[in-house]
Amino acid sequence: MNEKINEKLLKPYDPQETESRIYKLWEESGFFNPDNLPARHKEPFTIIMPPPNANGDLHAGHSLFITLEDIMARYKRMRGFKTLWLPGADHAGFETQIVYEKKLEKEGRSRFKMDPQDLYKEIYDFTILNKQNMEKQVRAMGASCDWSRERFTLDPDVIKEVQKTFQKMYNDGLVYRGNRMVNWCTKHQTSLSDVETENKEKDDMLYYIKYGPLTVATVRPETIFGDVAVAVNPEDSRYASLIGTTIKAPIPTGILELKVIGDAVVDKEFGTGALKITPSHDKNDFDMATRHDLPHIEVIDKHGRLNEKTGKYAGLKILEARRQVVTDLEAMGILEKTEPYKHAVPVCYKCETTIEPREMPQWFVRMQPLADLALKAAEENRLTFYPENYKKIFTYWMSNPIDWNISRQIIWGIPIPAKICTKCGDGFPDLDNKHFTCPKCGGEAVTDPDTFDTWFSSGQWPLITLGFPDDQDFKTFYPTSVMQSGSDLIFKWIPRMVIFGLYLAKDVPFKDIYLSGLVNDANGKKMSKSKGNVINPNTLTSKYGTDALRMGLIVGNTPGSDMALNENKIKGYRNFANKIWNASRFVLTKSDSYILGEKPTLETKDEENIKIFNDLAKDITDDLDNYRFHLASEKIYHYFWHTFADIIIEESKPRTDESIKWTLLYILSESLKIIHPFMPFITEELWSMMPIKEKNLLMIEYWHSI
RNA sequence: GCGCGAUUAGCUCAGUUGGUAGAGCAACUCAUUUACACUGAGAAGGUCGGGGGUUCAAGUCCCUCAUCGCGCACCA
Repeated sequence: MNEKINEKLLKPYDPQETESRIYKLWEESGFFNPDNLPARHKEPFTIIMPPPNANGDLHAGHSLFITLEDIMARYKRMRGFKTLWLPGADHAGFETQIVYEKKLEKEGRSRFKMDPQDLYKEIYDFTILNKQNMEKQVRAMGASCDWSRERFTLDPDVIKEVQKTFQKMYNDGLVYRGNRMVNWCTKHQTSLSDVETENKEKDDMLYYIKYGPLTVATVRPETIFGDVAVAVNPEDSRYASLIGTTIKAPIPTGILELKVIGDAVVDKEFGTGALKITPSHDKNDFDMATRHDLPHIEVIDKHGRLNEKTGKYAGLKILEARRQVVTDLEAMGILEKTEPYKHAVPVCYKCETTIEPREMPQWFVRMQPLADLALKAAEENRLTFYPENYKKIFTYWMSNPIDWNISRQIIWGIPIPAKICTKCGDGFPDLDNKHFTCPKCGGEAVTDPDTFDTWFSSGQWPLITLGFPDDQDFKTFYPTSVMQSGSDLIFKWIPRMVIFGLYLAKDVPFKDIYLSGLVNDANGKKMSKSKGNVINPNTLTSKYGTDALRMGLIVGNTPGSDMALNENKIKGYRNFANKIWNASRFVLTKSDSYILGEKPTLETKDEENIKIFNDLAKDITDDLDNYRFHLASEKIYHYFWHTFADIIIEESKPRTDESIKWTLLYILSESLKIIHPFMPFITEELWSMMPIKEKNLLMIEYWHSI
């Protein structure tokens, strides 16, 4: 052991200094890029990194997924796979726009008062700045991803490819323009897909309103101006004779003429068994209007205010209008009764504003044929889920597909390359911006101002990042080996990637799907800014080192279930790093100038210890092959500390023979290899001091041979 | 309402195909300068949510109940 190394080992392990130096060493080696790996690395192993949103700091959840994927990548690289872990950054359309809008709000500005071009430019600069920050933080976690292949979801060729897919889907009849009910957020002024809304329990009132000869129950009396019918169950004897008739119902603005229709959807037991039909402002009513060919009357505008069709109520916001309408109904004596009513209403998943169902022309993806492809792939086990119960969730979802609204009324995203006819309202793709008249009616066609739902582009991410369809990377690395993501994306992202993969490339985008749970606070409570229990990973790494944080996130954290991030746990693994450091110092000092080479004849006790270690290494390798990182990490931790350090090293103290020197060096060096995927920094640093001939960087060393 | 998951030591959680209950932290006793106090040795702590069943054997498989969490769908 040379003097200089000896000196370094005599000091305590310093993560701060070591980590940046080691990461630089790795990056400069070029081995993050599979093309630069030695010849033994032939068979590809690929992970596409779920691109973090470039709109803020990395949180504990990011730390977990980077650690998990880095463990997979480092393990497979050592096993001799041509390993590609491809990083990216997501412009995260709606999400980023919201973050930016909050910033504008603080500055007393509003996006609705800005020129769209200026707004786009500002968000672009903001995102690029955040992207650089994000990349720095991913590096700090030790991620061994190939930065030379990094992609951004707004790269020009990404945009081009996404738009081409839109055209292809339109040609194949999988994308259509439809005037349908959409989830409208009146605050954000955009429609949202079904997975972008959440249901929230709300206490409302149920109002019983006399409509001529019958009474209807509703929670939204402010929509009566848009009522066109009353629906009853055809088997309801109370109302059977009224079906087909038209009733007259006086309301504050005049007299409504309402058709009475019979529809099996109506529940006889609820309310009065008679349901008012407002086709423009309720999804069920919209569907019923389609079935019964009823007119649509829009009475609420996109800002959530009543429009000119409501007479004196025009301009009022929904809740204020409700109050006034109720007062007026009462005065007219047609408000029969009210009762408290608890129900769940869909809200915007970002601002919790109640979603206003609105009828709007938008682009939709026809999901059924695509979902069928995904369902088939899952049933044929071309996709393997970890944990496996997620297969059920996935197949349930794919069995009940809802057409997907991909139009967003926000500026921050990939433009939908389409024209809309000002005369007939029809739309058609126009990638080259060449067509200005409607092919159907000859009317003037103008550019669609909308952008794509983020998931429309990120759903194609595995394809696009690998250069589908012609790039060599695509041929080499697709389908990818594993997709690791948070379990919440089982609906939002995973199915879309599967669908686009199967539709465009005729193959699944990944073979394995590993889903991790949420990272909660020490008491298992969800982290949130308002609760003030958010743990910033930077604080933990600067206190205890990145390796310690990585171990703390992995040990005992089973796939698919949430974990509690406890600072004491991280501290414990900081202690483990110290243990590794000092055990190494002891072994290196004891072995003196001995170089680890061919195995000499060992004493029986040493031979036994080697066997125990090799059995464990085999066991851990098996765990790693099956995504049991929580077990693998715990096993090597316990072995190293409580067997190697506490027993083998302790018992070695009186000995100086070659057998013990070899044994100690062997177990130490092989342990460093096994610990490396979990704690890459300290192991790489110690590996550089190991007295071994013909060493490489630990990150490309041969995994323990089984 | 339907579906999924959880319930194991004081706390946070492991326990892969059924085979003598585990870890970290906390708490207890002892050791006191050692490769490491970011330490070591030792002891303590659990009828594995309740009940029933299958089995030579159940924390693990089946049924049922309870509580908590999550997701989906909603009847206005």
